[in-house]
Amino acid sequence: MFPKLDPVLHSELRLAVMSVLAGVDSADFSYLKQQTGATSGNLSVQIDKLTTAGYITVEKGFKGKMPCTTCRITPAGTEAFNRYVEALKEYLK
Amino acid sequence: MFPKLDPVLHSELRLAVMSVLAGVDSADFSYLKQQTGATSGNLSVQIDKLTTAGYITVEKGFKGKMPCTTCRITPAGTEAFNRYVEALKEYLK
DNA sequence: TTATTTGGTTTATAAAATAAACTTGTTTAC
DNA sequence: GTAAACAAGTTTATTTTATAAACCAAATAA
Repeated sequence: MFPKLDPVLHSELRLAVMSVLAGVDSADFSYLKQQTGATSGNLSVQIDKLTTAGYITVEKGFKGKMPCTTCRITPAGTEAFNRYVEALKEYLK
Repeated sequence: MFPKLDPVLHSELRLAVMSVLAGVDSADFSYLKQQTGATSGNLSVQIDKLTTAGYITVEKGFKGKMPCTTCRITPAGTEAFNRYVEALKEYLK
């Protein structure tokens, strides 16, 4: 039987965000936007969902005088991402 | 940059259906339902979408006296499935 | 100083997934 | 023979999602 896919991760943009965050220590909003090609609004919403799920943390600060939102993947996020990858493999083989 | 994921395939149930069909010559409705654990209604709708996309064909006949809907993956479906797998890899690595 | 840009958030709309209800015909139990 | 239960789906309605559009505040550039 096919395993259930985590609905928080089974989303193109959220998955892309997690993919970026899995490979770096942290990434700010602008960097994520550039890497994913998403619009600001969409990215903002999806970051909220990942935060609510406990998969990332968001830290709001300033870079110089400009606001800067920094995102990091959490251990729970890493684990969920790995589980998602394993689950997907069942569908792709 | 992350490649766009085919929205027809980026759906848990449709992907499961395609995954089953990729491994067999044909599968009827009941078999797909059993393999995927989906409800009839959901399966019916998703089969329609895969058909509309040209990824599968549907043949309606009878097994004995009972109606029987047989599904098969098309070459376009196989190709789309393979492309989807390749695209996903960019997200998972 | 008045545009323009940066860095976002909020709200509205469109599309999807899913579930619930229904249909058509078949078998089973009385 | 007929009423009840079942099989194989379809249709319709509801809930979620994803996405886009509109907006806002502060900073920088003209």
